[in-house]
Amino acid sequence: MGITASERRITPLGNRRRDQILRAAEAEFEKYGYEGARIRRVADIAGVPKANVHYYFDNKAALYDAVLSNVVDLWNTALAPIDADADPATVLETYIRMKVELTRLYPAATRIFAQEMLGGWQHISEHLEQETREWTEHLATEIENWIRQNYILPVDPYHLIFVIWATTQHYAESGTQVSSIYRKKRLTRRDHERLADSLVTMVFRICGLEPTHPDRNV
Amino acid sequence: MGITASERRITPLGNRRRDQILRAAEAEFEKYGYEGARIRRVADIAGVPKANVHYYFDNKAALYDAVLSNVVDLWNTALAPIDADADPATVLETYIRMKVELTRLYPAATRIFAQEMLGGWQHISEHLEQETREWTEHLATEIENWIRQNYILPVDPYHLIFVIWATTQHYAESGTQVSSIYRKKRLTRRDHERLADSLVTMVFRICGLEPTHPDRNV
DNA sequence: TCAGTATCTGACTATTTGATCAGCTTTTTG
DNA sequence: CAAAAAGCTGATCAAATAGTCAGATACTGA
Repeated sequence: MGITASERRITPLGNRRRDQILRAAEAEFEKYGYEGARIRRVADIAGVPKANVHYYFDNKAALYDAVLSNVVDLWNTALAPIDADADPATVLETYIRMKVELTRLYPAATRIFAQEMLGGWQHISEHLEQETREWTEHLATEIENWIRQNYILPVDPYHLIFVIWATTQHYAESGTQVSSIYRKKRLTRRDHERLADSLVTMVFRICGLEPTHPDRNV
Repeated sequence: MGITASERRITPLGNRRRDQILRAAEAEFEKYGYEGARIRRVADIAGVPKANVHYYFDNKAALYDAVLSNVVDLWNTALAPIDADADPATVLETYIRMKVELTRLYPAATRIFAQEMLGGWQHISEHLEQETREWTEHLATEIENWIRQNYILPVDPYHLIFVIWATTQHYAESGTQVSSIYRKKRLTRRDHERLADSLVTMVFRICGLEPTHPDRNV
């Protein structure tokens, strides 16, 4: 022996198969969660023998880590570059629309992330949880400053963030539930636009901000 | 054979043990979800042999059904009796405070319910899902009437309900996450009061309603 | 071309899990 | 108080699962 499976990502040829398995694993973990996920099914979805999965990933935990790492990267690149010096309305609207867009483009990733959060970060590594917390604290500080400067009405920053987070998350998580209420098979791009509009309007009202587009409906 | 385990609930003596096992199962399902739950652990927590669990519940699914049924009963009795003819402010405030109180008193039940919703109602029986949907539709209709009568600002009823639901749920679900942000071990009764206050204020602002207690802060 | 290396796989193992069942003990009943 | 019913349990089973491994196959560079 000597080389571990987790190091095999660096080889050029192995990357295709590795990604193939990783995508299959993402679908599997989304559908069944960590405990419910089956290596066998991951292999079947990817169209490879089961042993091939273990060739690239030492064990189930390593496979899950790899998937989660992808998700967190996605989050970081999408939500990080919001300009801190912009006005509250712009920052909040950008944040909300970005978040909704992420749930639309990567529902699987979002749901895995949500499942992990729901489970109390039982399987995530320490530094990934740390990263998540840092985003939240950063935005909360920003909101507190706005309140101090009377830019927005007083509101508990964490509760406001939770409104945004929980509501968008709720959509991503409970696709079935939502569509069963709306009597639809799938949420369309339009549904997500409406969700984003609606959320922006609600958050603006909470903060006492004027709508940037006065003609927008809820 | 002849008698199935699910019918054994009617006997007087068996009820104590059955409840004992049921409570253990609730804790187990809360912690690990359906797939991750282990009959063995349920038996251990309840302090009974594993075979005793199967004496009262035919299989894992039946045990889960029994737990979920309890939860839904809880929801029904707590949220159903809200007076339909009251004014918007009263109805909304009562609904929110009731919901928050439920997550405080029965965090395990709430989390199981949330997990099931998150999983797209994969294990819940048809009629329980139906019941859940009916609550939502009822409240949504009410909200639409208020908007038509200009009692509240226009807002998508389902999005408003989701704000309430998702935010309270979010607290119940991610106890670990919340406390890691607040740097606390557990959420106190006071935290939940603050959450309820905050939510009521936010929802009122969204709806353009005046606070019932003007001195309340967020 | 060919040796060396990376990639891949079928067959196998050890362990765990949900579930069964025969028989024991306790409670109820006529 | 005895027979019947309900309650209980240790032993055991069949199925499933994560993970291993020896060896086959494909690729690469000298």
